[in-house]
Amino acid sequence: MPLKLHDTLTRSDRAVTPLDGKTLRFYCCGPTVYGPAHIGNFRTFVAQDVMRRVVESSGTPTLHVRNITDVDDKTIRDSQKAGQTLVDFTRGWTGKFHADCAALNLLPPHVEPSAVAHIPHQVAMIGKLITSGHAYAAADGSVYFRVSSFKDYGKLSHLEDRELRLGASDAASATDSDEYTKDSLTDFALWKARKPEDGANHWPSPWGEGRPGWHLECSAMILEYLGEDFDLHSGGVDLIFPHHENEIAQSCCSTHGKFAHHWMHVAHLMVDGGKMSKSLGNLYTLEDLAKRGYSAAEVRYVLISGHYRAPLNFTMHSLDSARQALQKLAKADKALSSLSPSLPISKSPALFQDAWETLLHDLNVPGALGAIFGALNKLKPAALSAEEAASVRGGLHFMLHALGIHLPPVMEDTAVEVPADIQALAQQRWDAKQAKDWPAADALRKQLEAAGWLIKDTREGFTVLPL
RNA sequence: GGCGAGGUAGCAAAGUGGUAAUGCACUGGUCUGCAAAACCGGUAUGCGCGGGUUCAAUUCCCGCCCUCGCCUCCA
Repeated sequence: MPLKLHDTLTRSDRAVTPLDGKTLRFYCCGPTVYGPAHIGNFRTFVAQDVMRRVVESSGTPTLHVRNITDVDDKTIRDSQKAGQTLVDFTRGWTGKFHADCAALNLLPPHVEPSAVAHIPHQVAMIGKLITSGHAYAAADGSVYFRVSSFKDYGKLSHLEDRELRLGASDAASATDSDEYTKDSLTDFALWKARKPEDGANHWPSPWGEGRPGWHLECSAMILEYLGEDFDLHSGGVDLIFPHHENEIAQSCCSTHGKFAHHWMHVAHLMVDGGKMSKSLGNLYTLEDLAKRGYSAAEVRYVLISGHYRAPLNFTMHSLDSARQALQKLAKADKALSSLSPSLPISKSPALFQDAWETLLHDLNVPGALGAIFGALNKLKPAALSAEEAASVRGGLHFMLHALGIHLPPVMEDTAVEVPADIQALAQQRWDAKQAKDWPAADALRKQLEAAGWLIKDTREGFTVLPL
């Protein structure tokens, strides 16, 4: 059974099957590397990662392309502030991005093209668009796409001409001199003529020195790595308009293809019930959360715990909740592994068939997680044979792999260093217990708890754990 | 104003034309000297508000309220 996924263009759930019958080829709009990505950015990348994992788990290989946007207003501006060349500056942030992706257990894309490395491809596409009458060079050397030349413009975002113009007329009141060089307010830049503030960041073109517009890189790199037609295109909801609308216009007018055959858009992450913003100080990065003691695995769990098409509210409590949920899964896995130590590679969800089918229905991750816990709750590990335990565990790991969940060690198994004084108090309490001096034992237990340590008695003796 | 998404227990979040998964938190019990862990159980007479359709609606229809996003370069 193939994955059924909501398609933004048709507003319907459609089966995701490869055009070529073999490999699912898809493109994701990647990060602009001018600073660390925040967890809102990562919600989108994590959702795309789950999509890829589910497709691969269902037996279809993928070709995953995700770009790095390393030339735009912000990268140019901030590289200059940092006193670095654009390439050095973006290389640093790209490295940080990769490290964060690895921490979040994101599968690396098969191809990760950089915009700066594909400027000739973009120039070539502009040339085609000018030749076919879909684009024109303005007096200052900028090149614009003529929106009126593409009848399907607005189809993806479902925006009418009227709305497009209304929006554009508002923008025109801004003091951007570029606006006056365009034939129509709705036209957008393919090539931006060199400006003094660009510094050394300009490239040659038949229309003069300058740099490519933002939308064009994706179209050019998609053509290079996926061709005129490909299976699926994905990004955050905010990219529907204008970014994806413009990509469609550029690509469809410069090739004979239909561009993306399926559109997946991920809803935004909210924090404490509101939108994220720098001014509110709630724009968290993985590093911010690590400082508060939360792992990337816990962040990932929170990010997948809501359906990708619904806004998700992120709170610190949700991270605590994720920690406990992961522990619950880890403990269940541990119980199964004691019955069946070797982990068989499973290509089927076994006991978790319901969870798997839920996942195939528009990537319902929260529903699938619920089904996994439900199945585990019904399970009586003690009554299982080794074969049964192996099958259940294989199924569990099939699901965990599809969700990209990496189980943490069970907390009580984690070796912690116990300070000598704490250890001594614990020993005293043990001695009191052996002497059946309950008041003394209880007093010592309380003393240790006040110091942040918990005594856990076992058959053989006792262990001390941090609270 | 237009378009889109969403409003379900203390928090988070699924789902369905027939009477509310799941995780966290809380809580009762078993166990334990007491705890912890584990296991068994409880916690929304109700799914934004008001109408309507229906034998039956949280689920369909209409109206309204609220939140979030987009309306030219924000995942």
